[in-house]
Amino acid sequence: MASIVDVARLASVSVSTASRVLSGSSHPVSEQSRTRVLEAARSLNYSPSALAKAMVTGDSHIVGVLIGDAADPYFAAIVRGLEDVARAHGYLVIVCNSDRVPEIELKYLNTLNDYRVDGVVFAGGGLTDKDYLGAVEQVLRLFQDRAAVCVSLGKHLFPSVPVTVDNVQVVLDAVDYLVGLGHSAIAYISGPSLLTTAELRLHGYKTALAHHGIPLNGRYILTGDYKYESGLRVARELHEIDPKPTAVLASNDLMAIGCLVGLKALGYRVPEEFSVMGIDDIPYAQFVDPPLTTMSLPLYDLGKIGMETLIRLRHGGTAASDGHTLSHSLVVRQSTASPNTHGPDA
Amino acid sequence: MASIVDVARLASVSVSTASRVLSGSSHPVSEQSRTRVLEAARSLNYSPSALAKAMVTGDSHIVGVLIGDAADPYFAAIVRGLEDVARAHGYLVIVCNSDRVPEIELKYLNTLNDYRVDGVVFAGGGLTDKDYLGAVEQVLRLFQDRAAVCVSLGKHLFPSVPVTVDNVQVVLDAVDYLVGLGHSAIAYISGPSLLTTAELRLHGYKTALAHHGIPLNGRYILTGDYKYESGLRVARELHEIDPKPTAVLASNDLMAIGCLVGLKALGYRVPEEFSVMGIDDIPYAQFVDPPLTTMSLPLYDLGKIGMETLIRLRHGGTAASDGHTLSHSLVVRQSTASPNTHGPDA
DNA sequence: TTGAAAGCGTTACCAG
DNA sequence: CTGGTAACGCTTTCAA
Repeated sequence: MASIVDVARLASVSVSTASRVLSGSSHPVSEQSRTRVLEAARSLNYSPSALAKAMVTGDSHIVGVLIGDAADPYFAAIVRGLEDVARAHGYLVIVCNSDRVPEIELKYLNTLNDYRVDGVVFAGGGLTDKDYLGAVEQVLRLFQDRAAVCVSLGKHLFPSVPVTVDNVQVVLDAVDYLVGLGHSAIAYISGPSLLTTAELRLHGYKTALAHHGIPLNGRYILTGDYKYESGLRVARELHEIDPKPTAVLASNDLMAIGCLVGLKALGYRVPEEFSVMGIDDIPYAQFVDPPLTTMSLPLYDLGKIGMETLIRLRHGGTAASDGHTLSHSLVVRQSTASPNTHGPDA
Repeated sequence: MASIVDVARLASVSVSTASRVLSGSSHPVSEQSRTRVLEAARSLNYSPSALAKAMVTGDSHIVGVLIGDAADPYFAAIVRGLEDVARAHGYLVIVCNSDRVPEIELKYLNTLNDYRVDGVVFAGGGLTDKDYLGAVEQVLRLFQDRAAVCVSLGKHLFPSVPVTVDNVQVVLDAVDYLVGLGHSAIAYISGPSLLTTAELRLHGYKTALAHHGIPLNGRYILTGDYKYESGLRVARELHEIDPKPTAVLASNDLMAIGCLVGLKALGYRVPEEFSVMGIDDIPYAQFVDPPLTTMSLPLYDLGKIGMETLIRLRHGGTAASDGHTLSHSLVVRQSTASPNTHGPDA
């Protein structure tokens, strides 16, 4: 592998000069030297060591992103947004699947720090475990010492710049829609209780009911893990409940779809017997039968703006422009209808 | 940031000794020194620079993966497989979305080389463009000089270790199934013609028809780009064809689903009027209505074994164990049936 | 078992 | 405009 020394030698200039033209420095260099260096680099198939460069400049141009699962369409969309922006700015992104396991996430965090990444983005919701939080804060302190940035796309209990959606309002709006349709017996499928976003959404559910004067029925609060299978399981649980709710709001689309499929398998008609609604608006939502009504979250933009924020911050951006709250919107499809009717939106 | 020098000083040992215990060297170190070094490292919150280490050892423990789109469930599953194995072996993976644009892929390849990645895996099919190929081979030469490994999860026209599925056989088996059902007017939705896998699969289609003595009808060969939207478009094209085929085999699930949805929107019943079949078996396949019959490919395993192969090769694995061909299987669901009947599999 | 010193490939500071 | 050189943080001979 040809190094910059080889290039300099072949171009008959000093290493400094070679570095200046090769690294696009603003330092003046004669046209002649420049040409010779470029020519030498090309003929030697020179590939500048980004590692060496990172070591001396303190800028690795690598950012890490912590996600639950790359195969989950929710994270996939976010990652896409993150990467598009990263690429446009000359950054590389290391994707870390943690399956939301604290130990794995922690391990990744430390490794990312060893690699001197310029920043990290937490793509999912935050964990509330005490030990985990303490450990994270410790690593984050190291990041901070290096002026590495930390952006979170969901609420986290440690210091980070948030780029999120208003999780409480999202559920508030969802319930409002369902109530507007005439429902009052609304079941809710919550996410894992140790996730901040799950707590926020659950809080939104309870607040919404209170707001509409609907008494809270504990049996109507089911719990899943944000995965398809848990939606399937909840459908069976719903089958046992009496009296049954007329609508079920899942805290994410994957569970809503699982529930919808499960309900159909049990012989129920959707939306005639059960209105089913989700949150996220992942691509799957439009393919299921019936197409899923859901609260659309700006997944791609969350990633896009998250990365833009990270890069801006890393370049010394002002704290004034920090923190974004992106807006959501209701997407009505065919999985919801008024109760006791036989057609959607009837 | 504390460096190994600080640790050594605090532990009152030489940098060499500190390095030996911190890097888990096999070189003998007294228990006393070891303890002191470890203690010093802990108290200083020492984070070893992976960059410096990579520079001197020539092992970055980073691998790059080139994919079309992280939001495409096909690639998402592969990436998950790749990362699980990478993590287990202490590797980090940089995900590169190219949208199959040669320039982007090339740019990424060069950047990955600058970062001295230990290897690269091409997750999608290969492009056949001449200029592109020449450029890729040039970069790959640089990889080879550094003993960096190149694994491909689809056929590529440049040197790389293949871990794939038998794309021709996959289509052969799919057509066999359809013919077995009684179909002979089978349309085919091909992928982008500049992709090797698309060519392979198309070849499989033609071979299968010939094998069954079914004359090739040019109008039955439609072309898409592996995305959902193109399946939708093909549905409209199918609507115009006369005589219509009784079955349509899409070269991937996303297009099959688009076609299925499009056909239903046009008022056709599936599988009664059209049998629709896909290839890949992405998660979506089971959620659509009717659930999609498809050829299941070992997506996750492709990634898993691909990464295992890359790591083994990097560690000087023998060429004897190179190259894998994973097996596929037919998954019959409800989107296919015998022609001229009114129920699935009737 | 230990340590000194030579790199690894860049950039950046400081003279010229 | 150019060049010498220290520094980045680590591993690895080579001697002791």
